[in-house]
Amino acid sequence: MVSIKDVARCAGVAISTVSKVLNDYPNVSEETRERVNRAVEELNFVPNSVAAALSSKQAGRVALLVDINSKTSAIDEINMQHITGALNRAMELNLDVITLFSFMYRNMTVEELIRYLKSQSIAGIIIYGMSKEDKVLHKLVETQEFKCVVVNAPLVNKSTSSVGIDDRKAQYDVARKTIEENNCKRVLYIAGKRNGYVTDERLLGMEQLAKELGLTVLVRNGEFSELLARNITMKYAKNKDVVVCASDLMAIGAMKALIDMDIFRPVCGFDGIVLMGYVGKQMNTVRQNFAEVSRNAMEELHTLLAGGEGRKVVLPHQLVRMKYEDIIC
Amino acid sequence: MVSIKDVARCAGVAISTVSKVLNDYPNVSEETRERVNRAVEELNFVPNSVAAALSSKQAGRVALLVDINSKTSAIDEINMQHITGALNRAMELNLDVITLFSFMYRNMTVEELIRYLKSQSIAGIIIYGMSKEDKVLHKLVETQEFKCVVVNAPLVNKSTSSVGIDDRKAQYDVARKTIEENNCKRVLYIAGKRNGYVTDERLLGMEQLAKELGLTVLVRNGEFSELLARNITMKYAKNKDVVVCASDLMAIGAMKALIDMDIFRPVCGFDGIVLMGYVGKQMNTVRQNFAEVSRNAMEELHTLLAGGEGRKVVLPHQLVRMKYEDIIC
DNA sequence: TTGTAGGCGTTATCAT
DNA sequence: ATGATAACGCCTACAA
Repeated sequence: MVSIKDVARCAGVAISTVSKVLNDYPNVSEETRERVNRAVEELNFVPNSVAAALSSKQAGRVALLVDINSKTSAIDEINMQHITGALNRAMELNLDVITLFSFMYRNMTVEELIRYLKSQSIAGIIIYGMSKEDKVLHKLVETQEFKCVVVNAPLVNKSTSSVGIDDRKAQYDVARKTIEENNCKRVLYIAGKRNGYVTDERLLGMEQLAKELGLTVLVRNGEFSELLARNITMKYAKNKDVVVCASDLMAIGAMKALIDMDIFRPVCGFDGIVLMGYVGKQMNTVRQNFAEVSRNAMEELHTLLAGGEGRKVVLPHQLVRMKYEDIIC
Repeated sequence: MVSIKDVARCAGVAISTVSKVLNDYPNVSEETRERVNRAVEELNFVPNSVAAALSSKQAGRVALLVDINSKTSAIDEINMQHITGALNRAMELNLDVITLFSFMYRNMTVEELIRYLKSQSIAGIIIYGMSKEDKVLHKLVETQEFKCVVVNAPLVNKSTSSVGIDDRKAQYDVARKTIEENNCKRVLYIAGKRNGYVTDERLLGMEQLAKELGLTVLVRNGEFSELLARNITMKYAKNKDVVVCASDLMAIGAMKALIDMDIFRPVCGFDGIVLMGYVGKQMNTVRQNFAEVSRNAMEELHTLLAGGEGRKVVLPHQLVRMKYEDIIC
């Protein structure tokens, strides 16, 4: 393995000089810098990130904490987009990434989790799918032992940023579009998981719209479950004009139920997952570009690691209509 | 951060002794071993895997190479299962994992890829979704610079194992079941990607069945594309009795086409992805437990790293019928 | 501007 | 059976 030592010898300089060049330190003459870079090229040197991580405690090792509780593998699409988006940017930024799924840290206390992360020389974390009830993760963020970026949850402190779309506005937008297209008055709103951040935000969006348009809204908790949404629809949809769902999966459950009940009601969802194209009926939904959101999360973590302060980053969303022809390829 | 040094001091022994205990070396008295373990408990010590990786070149860092070319995010389910299965076992085995998606190494030469992996202190690799045309990956395996496990491709050498189901038999089984249930004679077989390992194996299974049952088979390459399968079905299915597909995605494309053509033909798929439950018609398919396969791959890599020799590991498959009621939750 | 040297937390090779 | 001690590859004061 070609190491920094070889580069130093080849360039005729000291190891530390090479290190300085590699890490863009000042106080290196242009000439030496060039000589070192030539040596790097020539020897095809790639810095050993493990050694770097060990040596400098503030190095670029980052962990992805991915929630994976649901058995519904439609969610896989979202997680996968999250992971690829993050890894993509991480590679460009030269950050080392390890991925942790919730089942891997479910049984840990905060202390254990912190120790584990430190034992891995982790400096920054991105958290996906965090709910209000994740005590451990909340404490983790609060300790500020690591730089954190929380995706789709409004947690911000000095070393923690939040990244995501404006859930309230998005829910407002998609519901408004669907309701106006179909001239509805009575709404069945199937909300997400009780105590979820996005659940509450989206509900607020729906309520605001209801007030503005003078709608009557029946709210039921679907827990992001397709089956529950199905059952709720069976029970309440008949004397409603529209079913607004806080997730695509629930929208699919609702739509399938309506088909089985042999009545038509417009349904709209939230997320823009591919599965929406397979239901047979087109639905409005909010397209979140999960990969892009995650890229931004990684970017934000990077600036945090570079000394930036935590803040709230809001990304744009898009209203779309998912149909089979657009999905297939 | 509590280090091995602290443990040593706390237990009143030398650092090297602690290391021996931690790594289950012989030549440590039962008493010292206990004392050390108590200290570990007391201090909540977690070994720093980064330092370990740096120190011992044969350490437990492992890379997952995941193919991600297809835009079809139904594949996400498979990749996700692969990743979770592998990570799950890796955590139990105390192996450090980094995940690489194909877009991250697509533009690298073998040498670059090897250097990169070495710079990460990687000792073992699991490769998912490898095709015959992946020159770089083939060379990578051939160099034997790393211990490798290839999932669903028959590559074996001294330091390379292959893990997967028996594709030939599985294709034979599922096609046979479907054909006998419906008493068919004329088969439209939509194969996978030209030059794919599994494609060829599955085709062989189909051909063997055709010979045994005296079937006529029209073979077309669907490239694992839902759209292509759809078009092929439109064109050829009319005067066939059954459509056998080498993947679920293609089976879905075929089935949707048949529905649009308003004719009925039995269709069978291959993989057992959740999406199969959303098509409206039940289909036979081969259920591969991707997470389990991947767990086994990690297990195999572990034994390889421990000095085992490469071999072929064949895992069981299962015939299932996917319907919506079973999928939803 | 450049080089020297100590340290990051482990592992592994020797003595003892 | 146990303990010094030298790597591993890199970073970073500090010295020159």
